[in-house]
Amino acid sequence: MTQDASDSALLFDNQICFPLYSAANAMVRVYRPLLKELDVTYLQYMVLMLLWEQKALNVKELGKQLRLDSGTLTPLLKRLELKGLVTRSRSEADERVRVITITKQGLALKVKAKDIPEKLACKVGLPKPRIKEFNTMCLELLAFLDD
Amino acid sequence: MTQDASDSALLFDNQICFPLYSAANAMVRVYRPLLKELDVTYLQYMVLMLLWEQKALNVKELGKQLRLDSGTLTPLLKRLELKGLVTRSRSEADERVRVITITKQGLALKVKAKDIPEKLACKVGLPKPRIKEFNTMCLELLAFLDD
DNA sequence: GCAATTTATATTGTGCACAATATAATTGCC
DNA sequence: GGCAATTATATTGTGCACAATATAAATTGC
Repeated sequence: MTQDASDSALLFDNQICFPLYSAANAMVRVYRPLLKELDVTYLQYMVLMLLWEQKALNVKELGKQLRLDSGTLTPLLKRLELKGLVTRSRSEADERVRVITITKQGLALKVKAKDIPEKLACKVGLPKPRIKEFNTMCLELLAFLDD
Repeated sequence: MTQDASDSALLFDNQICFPLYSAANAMVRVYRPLLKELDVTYLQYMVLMLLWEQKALNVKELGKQLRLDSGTLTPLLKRLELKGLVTRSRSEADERVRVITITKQGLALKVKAKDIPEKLACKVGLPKPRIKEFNTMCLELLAFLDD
């Protein structure tokens, strides 16, 4: 056997997670034009969604739900603050804790976002139960990957 | 119904693709320490894999297989060139075309990469057929997302 | 044969992701 | 109470992704 034909595990088409990587990129790409009307990015939209539900969260709580750290969140939250969508105050009980609160303007964006989930579902194409199955599978994989 | 409880489509936990996004991040995170020994990133590793199989490819061909554009690939390929793993020459038939060729050093990395697929499969945890199913699902989603 | 269009790549600028590290507040422990 | 360890966030630096745009070579139409 030749050296490069034998080791099928190193063939590009056999890479077990490249479709996952490509699909995630493609998904964000599809969101982009929909979110442009709100002038937010995909991740900013996810943060807003959490704040629409919970009004105030600190960086750690956000990071846990989004599986991201302060290196990603701090600059993102500053950008949301600059846009007037959130405020970044300190907890009085613990000065280390940064409390992120949705503003009136941030809440108002929810109305404009109303149609986005449906528009996206359209683009995704898969029937609802199959999407649910897909999400479950991603969460199952995540459980392994996060140890 | 209250305004924020009614529209379940805007609830964070109902977002149809956030687990996909998180899983893709987690996957790259798991690759990182494995690839550190080769001193390459995940995407650089994917490029090398294509070149291990095909030896020379132009930017467009790479972009098609990786679903990425020159804005991503040009700087990445320059970094691979700096590391001595590829060369970036011009096609003689068409001066616009940049031909990326694997170097001897780049080929040599394949030996060091031998164990990575198995190590990763370990981390992923899912049984092989389930991974295959997962890949198929991602490709199915990709087909929709890419129109 | 040459102007207009197309094609291939490069550049610029923005925003993630994340490792590594820094800073400052709080908690534990004696 | 005071000092070491812990915790929460911030900073720095690197490398994607991608939209928008630029550049230059090749092709097409006439």
